[in-house]
Amino acid sequence: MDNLAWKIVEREKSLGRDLSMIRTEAGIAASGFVHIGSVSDSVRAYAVSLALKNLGYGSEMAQFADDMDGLRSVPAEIPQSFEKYLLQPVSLIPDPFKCHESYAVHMESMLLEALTKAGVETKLFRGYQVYDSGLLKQQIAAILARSKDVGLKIAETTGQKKFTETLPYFPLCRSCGRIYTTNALGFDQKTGRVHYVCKGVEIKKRWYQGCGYEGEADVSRAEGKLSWKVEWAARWAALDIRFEAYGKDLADSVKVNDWVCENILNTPPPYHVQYELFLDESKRKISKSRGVSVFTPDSWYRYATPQSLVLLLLKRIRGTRVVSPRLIPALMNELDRLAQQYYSGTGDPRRTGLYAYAHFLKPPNKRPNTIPYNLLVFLSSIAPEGKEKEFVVSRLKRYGYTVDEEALDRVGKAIEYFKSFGQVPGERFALEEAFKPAVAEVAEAVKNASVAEQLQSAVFEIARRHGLNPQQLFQQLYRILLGQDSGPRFAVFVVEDLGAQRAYEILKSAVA
RNA sequence: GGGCCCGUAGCUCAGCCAGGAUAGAGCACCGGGCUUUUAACCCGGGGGUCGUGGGUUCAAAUCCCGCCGGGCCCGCCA
Repeated sequence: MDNLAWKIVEREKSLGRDLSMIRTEAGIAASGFVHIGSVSDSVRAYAVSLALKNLGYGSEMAQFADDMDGLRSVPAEIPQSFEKYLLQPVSLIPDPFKCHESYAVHMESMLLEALTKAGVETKLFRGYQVYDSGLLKQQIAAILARSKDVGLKIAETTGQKKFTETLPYFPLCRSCGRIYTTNALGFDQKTGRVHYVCKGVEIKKRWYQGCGYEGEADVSRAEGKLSWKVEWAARWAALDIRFEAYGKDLADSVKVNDWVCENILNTPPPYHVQYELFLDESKRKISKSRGVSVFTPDSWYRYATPQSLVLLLLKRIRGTRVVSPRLIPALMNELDRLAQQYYSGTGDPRRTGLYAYAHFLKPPNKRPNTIPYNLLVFLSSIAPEGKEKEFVVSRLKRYGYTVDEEALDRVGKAIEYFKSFGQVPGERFALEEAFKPAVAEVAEAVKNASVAEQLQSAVFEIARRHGLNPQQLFQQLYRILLGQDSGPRFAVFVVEDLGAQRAYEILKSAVA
């Protein structure tokens, strides 16, 4: 992050621009459900913004909601009756869940809540309001005045010929309320109005017949929007954006927008980073419209802390990321290890820096209570159904952990994780010959064990008698019983949780 | 048809853009300490042909070209 911020600053210096406010931007699509990819954009832009501040420059992140976009398909969770709103701007469609003022605001707030939980602070711009306030009107006018050049450039870089015939602007049809069915045919510089005819459009292999209405749209009002091919450029210039990352599926659009920004609006485009997309477990691009299969930030928060998600998004920007709930335990563990290094004050600066950024540079004052996540998941797995929380907490207390608010929250998450995904898989294991005699003796000791402390001592005794390092013997035992390298205090666990008889059987079969 | 990303230690990743000395970190592993461990702690150690072949250079993980392996995006939708 710091490195990226430094590059941005160097570029701004060489461009001779004002350094007192270096604004970054992230977009939110408001047309479908929020997924991990949608937060990544904001999380990363915010981190860059913080890094800029850290270097001593003013910075803020602009969050731009694309709520003038038309609804192009009805997501699975939305009633099919919403078909009737297809191609209307999502900011003008009612909220299917009836809790927000519009479809767009509902979707936006899902993302904003997820970001707030993670600690991201944004300055929100809603597309509808931005268009309606006329904020972009100069840029729109400049682009439409040179629509010929723009259309040719789009055809050249993307092969899309459409805008050699129509203007790169979609008027909102005053008659039928749809936004992509219109063809913008002319622009009057004096009145700032676009002349259009509602002809129809083909989207996703489906033809939508226009209503035939012919009229004019005022570019200083929310009566239409720019095509994506040029809209970014207008935003960048109007909002003075200096950094914006983008997913590689939009690479061509960015090329065109950069050109427009530079050559039509006479503004150097923002510094970019292209990142790879997020894939789901089936290795396909995560899509907003595919519905329930989408792994959302909220579902992540059910199983893990927001910071673990931030860590995932910040630790590596390059390369494709397959997002899977299976990543959760590893990330929780990694965050705990980072915490250890951060608070001990001796860690590698790169690692402690990552920890700080996972908390957006506001890490907790004192080291958080990091009860190992895998332990919690394991305890959940042996907990009686319906009483998981009480059970896990009682065991934790017995093992000597402090169970505070924070720990309780984590316990809840781990229980959810176990319910959804099962035990964290351990590695396959074969008992080493050298340990067999000792393990056999432990088995006998376990058989008759009723007092935990005695058993615990017996294990140490056996280890010494066999000339083994107790630590190693314990490790073998944990591997046999749990499939993990370590575990809760051995004797307590055997006597009170697993049951002496059952433990005996498992150990016995391991040395057979 | 056009384009992009990844390949560095067992694992997760830095380093590459602006080429320099024995290539780093965490975890794991090994050894030692702590006379019984909270899935702890402390000290030390081993471990990498930097995917591969060539080129440029006094010098290449780093720059250029080819190849292999893994994966993705775009193709007139935004």
